[in-house]
Amino acid sequence: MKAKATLKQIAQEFGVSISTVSKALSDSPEISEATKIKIQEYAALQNYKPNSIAKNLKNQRTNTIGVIIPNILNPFFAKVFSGIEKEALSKGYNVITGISNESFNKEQQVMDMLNNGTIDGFIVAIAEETQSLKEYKHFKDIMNSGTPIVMFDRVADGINCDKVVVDDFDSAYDATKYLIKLGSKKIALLSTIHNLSVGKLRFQGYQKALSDANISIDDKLIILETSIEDFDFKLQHLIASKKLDAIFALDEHSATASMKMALKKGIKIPEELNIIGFADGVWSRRLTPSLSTVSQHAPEIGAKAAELLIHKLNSKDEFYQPKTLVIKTELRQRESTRKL
Amino acid sequence: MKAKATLKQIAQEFGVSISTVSKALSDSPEISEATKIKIQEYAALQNYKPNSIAKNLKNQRTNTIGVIIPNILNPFFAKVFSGIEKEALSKGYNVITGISNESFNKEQQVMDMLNNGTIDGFIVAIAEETQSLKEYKHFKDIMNSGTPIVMFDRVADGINCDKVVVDDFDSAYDATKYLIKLGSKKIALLSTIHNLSVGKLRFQGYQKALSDANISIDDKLIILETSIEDFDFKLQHLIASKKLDAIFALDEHSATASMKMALKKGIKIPEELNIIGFADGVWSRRLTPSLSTVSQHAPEIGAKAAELLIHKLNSKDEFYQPKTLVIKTELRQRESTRKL
DNA sequence: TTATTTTTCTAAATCGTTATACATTACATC
DNA sequence: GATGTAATGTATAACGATTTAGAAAAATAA
Repeated sequence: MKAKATLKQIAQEFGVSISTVSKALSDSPEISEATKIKIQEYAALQNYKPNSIAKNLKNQRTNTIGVIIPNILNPFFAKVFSGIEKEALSKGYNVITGISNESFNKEQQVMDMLNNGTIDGFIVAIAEETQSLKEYKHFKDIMNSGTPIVMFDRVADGINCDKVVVDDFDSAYDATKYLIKLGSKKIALLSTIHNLSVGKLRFQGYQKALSDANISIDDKLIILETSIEDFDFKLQHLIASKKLDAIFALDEHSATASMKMALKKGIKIPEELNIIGFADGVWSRRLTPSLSTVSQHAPEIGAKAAELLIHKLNSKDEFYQPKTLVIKTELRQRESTRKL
Repeated sequence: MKAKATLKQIAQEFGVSISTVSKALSDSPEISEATKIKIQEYAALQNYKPNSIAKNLKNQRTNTIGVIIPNILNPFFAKVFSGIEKEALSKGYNVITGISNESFNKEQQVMDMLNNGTIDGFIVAIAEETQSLKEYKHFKDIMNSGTPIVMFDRVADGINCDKVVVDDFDSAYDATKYLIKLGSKKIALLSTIHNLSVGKLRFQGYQKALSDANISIDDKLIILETSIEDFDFKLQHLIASKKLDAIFALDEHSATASMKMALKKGIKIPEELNIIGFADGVWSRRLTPSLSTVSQHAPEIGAKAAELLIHKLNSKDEFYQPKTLVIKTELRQRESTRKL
């Protein structure tokens, strides 16, 4: 392993100054063709690559985005992430990843650790704990320090930054209305994410759709339970009661768990029970029957978030007004709902 | 937004030199208590954080790991990644992510882009295309440039670096033997990953288990097909033939697709057909019947890979001999196989 | 020939930090 | 008072690149 090629090393090789080498390599007209060619050839031979750390220090920017995600095992976040990564790469940005694990402390710690010149800006989905505590000071501090933030999916109303969200209210409204159209009257609402902003919005959409259809809201058909054990326990009773003809599930666990329990009870899906859930498309298709879902266009969310951030990083606009982009969802009709 | 605090700015504030500030903040005994306290207090007040880019340049290391993953939507890789991230963070390292998307060019491009001082070392699972082409020169070049690499799961035999793998051969052997013990005689082998090193090893394990049990290998029971369409087509015929009593699936698609088709044909699982697959645990449990799987301890793979890399980065040992760690798998018996 | 312009290159500052070597002052000791 | 030694601080170089200002040499014009 030989020493890495640097401007200094190349300069010594040819007995010229560092600036000459720098200019030769950037093909500056200040340097003669002859000199440029010999330096460029030598650099190529030595596989010279400008040290980006040095460049970053000089430029006071790193072309790196910090992405803070609550949980990479959640396919939604994984997809958003891949959207971010793709968009970032195409614009010449790297992506540094921090996983908050839904913890307020870790979110704060990771962001703080990165906010020291390492990254130019953040893309964040807020941790569950942070949203429960409504502790947003660290976001404000970071923005005050001059580092822009773009939030997606789980956002904080009080923070004035770019945001990319799904129309959670509308899509829940539409999904519920769809179930009503199918003839369902007793539509259960299952959620293990009622502590999250998105969970609350979806719940409101469900309520509105029912009241618009003059269906009274039956608390016995609603399970809002963050603890998985408690949720499963209540779900078991609800399914056993057989007093429902449709399920609207706000997250993957409630969608899949309810389907599994219903199948075990011998309930026919979709003949006796329609199910729609917020869930990953790939895996929903693998279920039998395949699960009808609200598709969230996760990669697009990621791409848009990256676009907003990079745009902000490149604009010198002092009076930039943060935007909130809303990405439309789509209802993916599969086997767990009857055909209209 | 005020200017960020730097040593220079603080030095000016107190009319002292930059080195005094630097030493005061690192609590050097060369500086008087009085000076240290006032500087430290001011720094804390201003929320001073040493610019890590500058530090990196000085130290010639970044405490950052580059992780190159073929596809973050694959839950296995997502889990390995979370294992890496956790271990890295606990050792004070950041993680920069590159997604190769199974493409040779993108793998090369991303790694090259990062190998310029941005990262201290790589953790890589080789892209499918790279493994098909057996093009490993970029790995060698990077290692020659002094950047260590740790490979996991999909590794290159010809490259002399640290590796973390699963005992693919043994686990396939054991899973097949388990099916034989259950009384299965006509065990189908399904794979869409025969172009990968792991796919080949698993296939060999299957062959060995059959021949050890004196069961002749029936080519009609074997589908090795990388194209999903072709695979599904062949699978349809195989399932329809009903000439099988067990399925060993080497990847998620073949496991879930075969289960779904069998259920549609009204085949009883596990009574008439035992299924074992390499697949994600969370989703396998959500299927009905839940899928028996070979569990690969993905987070541990990630943690070990990070550990190896960080150890190598911290050791000055010129004659370090690369290791290959083998992480044991576990057979997770669920509802898609009969009880022994 | 002398002045002027053009070509070609170099010096030096800068980004923010760390570390080595040196300088200044105060204090104790003889 | 001279000398030595802590105590306390500063100056400077270095990391690797970019960039501005300027210098030296060569070519051209008057």
